[in-house]
Amino acid sequence: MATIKDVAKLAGVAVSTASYALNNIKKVSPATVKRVQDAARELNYQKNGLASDLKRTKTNTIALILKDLSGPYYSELIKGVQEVTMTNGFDLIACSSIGGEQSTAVKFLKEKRVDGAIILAQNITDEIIIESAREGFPIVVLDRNIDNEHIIQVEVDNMQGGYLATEHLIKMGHKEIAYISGPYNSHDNEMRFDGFQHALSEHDIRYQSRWKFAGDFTREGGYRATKMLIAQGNLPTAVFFANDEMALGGLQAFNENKISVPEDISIIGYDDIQLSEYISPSLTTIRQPKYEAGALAVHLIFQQLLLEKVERYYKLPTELVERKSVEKQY
Amino acid sequence: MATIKDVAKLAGVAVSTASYALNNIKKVSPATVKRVQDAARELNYQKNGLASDLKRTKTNTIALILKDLSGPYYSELIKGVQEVTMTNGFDLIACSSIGGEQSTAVKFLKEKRVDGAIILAQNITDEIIIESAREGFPIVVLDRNIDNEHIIQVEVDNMQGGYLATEHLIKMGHKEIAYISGPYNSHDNEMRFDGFQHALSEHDIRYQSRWKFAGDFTREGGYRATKMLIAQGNLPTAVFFANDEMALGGLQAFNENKISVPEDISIIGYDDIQLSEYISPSLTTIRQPKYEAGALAVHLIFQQLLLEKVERYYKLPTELVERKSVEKQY
DNA sequence: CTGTTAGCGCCTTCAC
DNA sequence: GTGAAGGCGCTAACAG
Repeated sequence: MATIKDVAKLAGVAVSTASYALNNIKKVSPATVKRVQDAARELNYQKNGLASDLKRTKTNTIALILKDLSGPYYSELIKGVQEVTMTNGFDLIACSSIGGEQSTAVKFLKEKRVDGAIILAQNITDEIIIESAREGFPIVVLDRNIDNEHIIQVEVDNMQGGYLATEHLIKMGHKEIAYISGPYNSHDNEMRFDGFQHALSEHDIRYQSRWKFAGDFTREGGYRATKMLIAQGNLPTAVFFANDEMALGGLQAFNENKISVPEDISIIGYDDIQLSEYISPSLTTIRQPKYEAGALAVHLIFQQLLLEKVERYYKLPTELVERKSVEKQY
Repeated sequence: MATIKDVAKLAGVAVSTASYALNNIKKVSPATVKRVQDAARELNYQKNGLASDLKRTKTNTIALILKDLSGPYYSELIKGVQEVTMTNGFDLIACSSIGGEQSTAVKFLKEKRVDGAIILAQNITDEIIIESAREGFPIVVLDRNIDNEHIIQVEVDNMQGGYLATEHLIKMGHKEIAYISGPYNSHDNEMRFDGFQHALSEHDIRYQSRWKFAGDFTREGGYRATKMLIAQGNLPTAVFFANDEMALGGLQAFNENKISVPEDISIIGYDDIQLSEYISPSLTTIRQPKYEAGALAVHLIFQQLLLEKVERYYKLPTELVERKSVEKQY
């Protein structure tokens, strides 16, 4: 492969001149520029990005770290990240944190292979993140709590979301509301549940622990939890599923037991996944500002790269999406 | 940030010794290794990956190029790529080709930032791919035709898949079969349709062009095409949807018109998307070996990296997945 | 076993 | 404008 040296030689100029010409630095005569460009084209020259980055100690790329590249990621969030990154003329690469210490993600974090990183992966330890955070290497973590001077947190206000969902049910006349939870180690789930309880108590409705069922954020889990709820005999008038996937499973369980939604029971989900709109009845749910979160995250990375001072903590509000799965209760 | 020089100095050894120690090259005494490691830890040393890669002219990472990181990608395929890459101790990064010549994907392809690439993106031109392909830089393209000495093609045998689907319908007694197509510029669609026609003619069934309807691989498109099919009056006994998404739309259209699947009409899809199993009736469809395609692609990259000779073209067979949406016709 | 030395390919002063 | 020289941080001969 041709290097810049070859180009310079062929063009009959010094390496530096070739470099200037190739990087359009207005220091070399148009005629020379052309000679250099022609030589480059002729040799099929491509600069070595690594060498260039090494010299400049700047990569112009930021990393988006996900647990699993093949996972059902929040595509809206990724879109936000992607668009803002591109708008700023930076490159974006996604890498996975599967494999822990050995993972690509950790490698990129530690070895200065990127100029900044956005982390949306629960399987990467706080320790590694903190270790990688250093002056001049901005890191934004999404939906996660790490208290460190160099790390910025962006999260969706899940407590407010849980509150919003529950309040909606209450306003629609429901007083007997079950909660199908996510896994117990999920911070998100906990916050949503807090919001749920909060809304109940503010409206003087006593929380009944027998109406909390353990799910795991999967369709299957929602199905099982709902089956248990049904088996238990005493049905509430509404169910708050901690995410849409589980609501889908729940819907199936209700269908199988000839319990109509929303006539017999109202249900509300959380996430506003794409499918929510298409199922029957369409699912009332809570929309998380995922696009905005992603866009904000990158924006913050750039601000820091420009050495601007930024807040270290951001909380984004959710929004109720009313569809057909909740009905007024008299 | 501390460099290897600092570590060497603190440990009281030469830079090279420090390098050997840090890379466990059995050339330096255990005692020295320990001294070096301690020094590294104390200084919080992290090697500069770029410098190391530059020197070795090897990055140990391969790129997976997708059109859009936020897109609904074939997660099985990505999983195949991911797992095999990891097993071989390489890193994997995903990058997008949005932005054409300016995209991250093109940059990584051209600037030797990775050791090999797998391309699953239709919006990147053949020209760019061919230009980037060079001795020692393996590229595998998925579901795409490029004839070039340095480029390897892996594709699913869509013709065989179309044949398989159609043959199944025929074996179940269907003779009047409609085809809801993908977009006309889709190579995949064309192949599936060829397989469809091929199966018909092999069983002496005349292809009727009035039973071909234009869809576009989306749910909405499948819905519209099916509505047209219904409106046309004369219903076939079975419909072959060129993909599952369209079949979903079609199912909805049939439901709305009180046409029961599979009692009144049988339908078969293509892709075996996750949802196919969950809808009612569950969808009989054609499974594409996506995981295998991804795994094979990486495998081929490694083979080439080891300078082994490999075939330049691979075609993977599909498989029929029988569920409930096709019924025997007497 | 350890240290010296010479680059990897590029960019950037700094003289001319 | 142009060119020579130095170095980014690291690795890999090659001597000792």
